[in-house]
Amino acid sequence: MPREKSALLAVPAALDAETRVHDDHHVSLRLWLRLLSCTNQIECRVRQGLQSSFDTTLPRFDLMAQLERAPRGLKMSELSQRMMVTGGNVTGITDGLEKEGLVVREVDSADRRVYRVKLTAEGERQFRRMAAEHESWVIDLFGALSPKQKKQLMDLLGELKEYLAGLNGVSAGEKP
Amino acid sequence: MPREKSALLAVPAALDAETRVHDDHHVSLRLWLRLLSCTNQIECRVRQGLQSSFDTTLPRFDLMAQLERAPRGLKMSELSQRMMVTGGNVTGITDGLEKEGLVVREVDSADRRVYRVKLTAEGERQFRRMAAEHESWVIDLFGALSPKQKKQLMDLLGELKEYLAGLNGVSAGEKP
DNA sequence: GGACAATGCTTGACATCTCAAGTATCTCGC
DNA sequence: GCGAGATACTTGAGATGTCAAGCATTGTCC
Repeated sequence: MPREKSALLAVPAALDAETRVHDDHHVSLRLWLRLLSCTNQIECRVRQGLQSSFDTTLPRFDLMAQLERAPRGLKMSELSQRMMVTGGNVTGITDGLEKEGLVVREVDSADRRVYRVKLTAEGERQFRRMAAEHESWVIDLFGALSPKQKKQLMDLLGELKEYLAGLNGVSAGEKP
Repeated sequence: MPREKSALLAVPAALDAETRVHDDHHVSLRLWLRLLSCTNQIECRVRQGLQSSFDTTLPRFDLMAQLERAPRGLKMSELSQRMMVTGGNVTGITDGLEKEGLVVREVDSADRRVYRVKLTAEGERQFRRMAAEHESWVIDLFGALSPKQKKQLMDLLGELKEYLAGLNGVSAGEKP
């Protein structure tokens, strides 16, 4: 029945009605909540669209999207990186798509550990249909914002994204 | 190995290098991508923090957060609504928390179909510790943005959110 | 008061997801 | 060449998530 995912309502108690705390505290938390809410709403709609119009799922679509733009195929590990999920996950999704004939695993003659995953002709055909619809959904979903607002949002998120990426190197300290 | 979730890289083929298409097409798609990326990055960090610091998960934390602000307890269905997930899901998460003694199901004397879920004393204690940490993480993660920028982002997302909520009534046509 | 729909929750089947452990294969140094 | 370590993928356990079907209880209408 619910239409979207977790809201992470973690506004930390104690400040129900009469907020004595510095309001700046709340700001970040509420911003996070709103960000999450928007993303989930949109993701949920895209998911539903893919389900009802094409009887497929978002990770399947995502995997095919990666392959579409890599005519020479991708290794499982490359798919894993680009989809930002673990390798084991890619194995499962690829299994499913292969069973449906939308994708093939070809062994790499140069390195027999590697599978080169490619879209089949059928897979490509199906993806193209899905991609067109998908794009129109997304355009509609962002119809609330003017081009100028879109640019603003893009810039703000860009700054946030870059900052988050920066945190990676500092706290995680990637070893050579 | 990957640190964040799906990127939904669905920029629809055909426009690899020389984009002939109206650029406004791309804008919404890229905006969506960036929104998703930011949300996933943050969500992923919060998740990792909860895991490593408290050996718990985000949906468990979310459920406890809902209960924290409802001293009289919540029905399963209310939890389902507020967490924006299905009822079956709430059953599972509640089972886990109950097994750990952080939460109890009490039967409602007025309506024997209903469970009233409450935090135990231990649950409340644990949640308070987690909430404090959680808030500081979120504040840090949004440290990239000035108060002014936060407000801008808040407003833009607000507009988007409201628009998305509006789409609900139109396309889904809720029956009386 | 008795059928019958609506409500609240649980269950089971399935798709994602993560992580850690396992199996192949490759590469490098000796 | 041969063995140690790195790399590529799969597997299995466990948590989340959806959906549809099932059970118990409630409420309503005649």
